[in-house]
Amino acid sequence: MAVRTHGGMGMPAVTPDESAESSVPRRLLAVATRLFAEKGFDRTSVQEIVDAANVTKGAMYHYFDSKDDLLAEIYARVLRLQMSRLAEIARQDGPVAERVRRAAADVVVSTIDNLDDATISFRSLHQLSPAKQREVRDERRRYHELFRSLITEGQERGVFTDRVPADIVVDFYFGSVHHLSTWYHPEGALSPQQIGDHYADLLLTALQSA
Amino acid sequence: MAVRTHGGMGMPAVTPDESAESSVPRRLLAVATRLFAEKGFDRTSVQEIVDAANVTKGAMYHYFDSKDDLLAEIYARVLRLQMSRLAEIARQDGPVAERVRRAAADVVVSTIDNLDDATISFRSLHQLSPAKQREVRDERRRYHELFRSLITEGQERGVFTDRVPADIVVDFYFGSVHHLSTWYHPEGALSPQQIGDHYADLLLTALQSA
Amino acid sequence: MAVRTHGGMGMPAVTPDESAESSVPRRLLAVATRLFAEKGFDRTSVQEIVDAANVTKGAMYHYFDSKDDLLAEIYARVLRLQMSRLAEIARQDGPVAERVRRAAADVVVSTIDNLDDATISFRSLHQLSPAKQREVRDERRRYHELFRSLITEGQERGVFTDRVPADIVVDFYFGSVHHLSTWYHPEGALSPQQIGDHYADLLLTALQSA
Amino acid sequence: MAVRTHGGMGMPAVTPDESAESSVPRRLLAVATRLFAEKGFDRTSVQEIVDAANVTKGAMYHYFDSKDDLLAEIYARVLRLQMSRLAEIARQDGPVAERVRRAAADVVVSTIDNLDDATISFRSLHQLSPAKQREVRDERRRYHELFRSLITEGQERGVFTDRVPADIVVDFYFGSVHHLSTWYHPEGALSPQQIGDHYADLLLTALQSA
DNA sequence: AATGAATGAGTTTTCATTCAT
DNA sequence: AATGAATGAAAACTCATTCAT
Repeated sequence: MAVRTHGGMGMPAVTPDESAESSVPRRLLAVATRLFAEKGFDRTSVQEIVDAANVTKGAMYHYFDSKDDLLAEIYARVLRLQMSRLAEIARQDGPVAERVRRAAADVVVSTIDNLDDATISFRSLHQLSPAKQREVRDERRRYHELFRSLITEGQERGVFTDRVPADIVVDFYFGSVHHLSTWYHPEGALSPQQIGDHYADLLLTALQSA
Repeated sequence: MAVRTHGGMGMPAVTPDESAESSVPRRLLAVATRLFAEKGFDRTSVQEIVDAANVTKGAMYHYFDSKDDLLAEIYARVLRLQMSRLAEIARQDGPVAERVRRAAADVVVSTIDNLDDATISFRSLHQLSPAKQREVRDERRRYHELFRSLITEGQERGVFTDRVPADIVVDFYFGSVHHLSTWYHPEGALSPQQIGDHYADLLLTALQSA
Repeated sequence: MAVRTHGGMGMPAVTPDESAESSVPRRLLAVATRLFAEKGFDRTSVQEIVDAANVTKGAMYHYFDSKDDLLAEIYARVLRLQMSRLAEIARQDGPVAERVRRAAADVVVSTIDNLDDATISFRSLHQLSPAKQREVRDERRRYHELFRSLITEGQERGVFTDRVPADIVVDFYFGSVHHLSTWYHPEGALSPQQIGDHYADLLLTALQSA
Repeated sequence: MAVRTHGGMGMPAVTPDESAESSVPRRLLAVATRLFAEKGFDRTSVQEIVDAANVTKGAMYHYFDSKDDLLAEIYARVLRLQMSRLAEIARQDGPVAERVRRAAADVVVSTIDNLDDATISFRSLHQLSPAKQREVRDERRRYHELFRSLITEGQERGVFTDRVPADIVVDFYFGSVHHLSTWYHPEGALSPQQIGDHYADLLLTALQSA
């Protein structure tokens, strides 16, 4: 964990804020997220980040241990968010197919809502320290396992085919989702929700065939 | 364009060769592909590349204009290869569903066969110069269009659903394929061909539902 | 503009100071001036400069954007100095011939006083970036124009011949002055002031003939 | 001396020839002269020279010992030329003032005719090896001495003032001449001959005053 | 809580020259 | 007479991080 002196890092990810009113660490994370997504982690210098956030280097190193730490925070935030959304949907009532459809569409919408995070997270894992890479992988695995448990439940109930292993289904689907950041464009013909529905449709149809 | 003076760059990508007998540019490309995949483009220094290829820096700059150029050659090679395989399958006879299934499985197998290329190509596009990025995107678009034309053909013949736009189907599927490099492991339970068959199964089932 | 953060760059050019007590940017400029004059801009490495100034490369790049920037500062300083001296003399009272004589002798003395600057400035203009070359040329043109206006005044008052265009006179004279750096030697028989008087004599005599 | 295998290096400077028909060393010297004047010696790479001359590096190193050698040849050529022109004028008949006027105007015209040589020679001396620098300085001194002997002759005959030492006069005048390359432009209002006449006028008037 | 000067190891790239052919 | 691959030393510049204040 990076932030040393400042309590409320649990700031809502729904209001990333680069403006001057926002707190310094918040602003740094918002700015770093944008810059890492635009230019890549290694191509973004600490100087650029602090300039864009309108703080000094000293201030940045007061709140974060290192540039790596900034990246780790970004990963932590997005994983936390995705996990909580999936957990929320998984624990709802209703037929498993319905829950999978909802989860599948939701992860698309929330990925598009945080497209910079998605860009970073599928491209920059190897730039994290090995220890933090492991943490991220572990959390991601937990996430995949939760999703997979839904698939498995459907297969066991006989509403999903079991021709394809649940593992493969999960990797197949999240590959599609992660790659949204390489082609999605806000000016495109389809809304995030429509794309989410199409993706969920493709997944569900594949699983529900006789 | 990278290689300046010597002929015969059309070396078979199936035998990347880092050994001393191989020609200097060949060795450099093989070594660079491995290192870029392992550590990322920006984290790999030219010094490491030339040391691993057992040549001097001067020799490298004799054959390649820049480190970027090395990356561009890697992209060019993989795009060329994938395009020719898809074109070969697309022009075969047989029902469209069969051709799509073959293409879908084949791209999985060939991606796994060249996993380093896949790792690089989905992670390093932004490290290319803008001009070269455009070239890569253009070639990739042509590739997607060829695949999409197969989907469209199936939709027009009524063998594929048209609930989901062909564009979305293509991005959906290639997302899955590109992400193979993040999870595939040779020691895994399934062979590349089996994974390809499962992926093709998921795609075809999704498309062929009534 | 070179120096980024610290104040007071208006240090007196009459006391170039390479000693350790002097401020870092001051020392760098003093050392660079000496080395550029001795060996030429391109033959002087940044490493040599920082070694001679007893600072690290990082420190130098903290204060100056580039090696070019160092050169540009040297140019800016000498131009500023020369312009202020000429302006001072031009605005004095007395017959125009007297003012021209004073200016002509003074520029010789001040060129000799800053011989390294003179060496650099007549040899290194092309090593500046095009934008900075233009700035230097513009400032130099303003300088020449001020001098020329004195010549023109003398011609209009009838105390100087107008057989030769004032432009030519100015270029003729400043050519002589700039070349002092190629032959002047402190051990020579004549003092700077004596040389200045001879130069002014040659100029004035040429202009005052009937 | 640089050229190893090829006799007639005494090619006329009046026909610098970069065209393909010209001999290889001739072409190299012509091209190098242009490039050194345009971009400076250190900024011009051997590769650029051989590319522009349409030969290979091997060919260049066949004819010249080094890049330095190319520069030395350029110096040698221009000094030889200037010396022969001055000697020719000095040995003519007629009043000394007339000979000085002719020499003074002629050096201006011939400098303008070979402006690239002038640019190089006043800017690049320090890029020559010490040994070759000495040779150039010696030859230049001989040249100055010949010119000075004309001045002295005039002073002894009482047609020139001796208020100003002949040495100073010579340096004064050749400073003006060498600087032609910094301001002369073919599109300017005055022809080379007119400029030469003005320069000679300024010199002679300064010397002939009572 | 914050500054910003300073570090020093690292980066990519250039280039005159050599040499086997 | 000419080639062009290869060398190896040196170049300018970057940057994450530290630390005295």
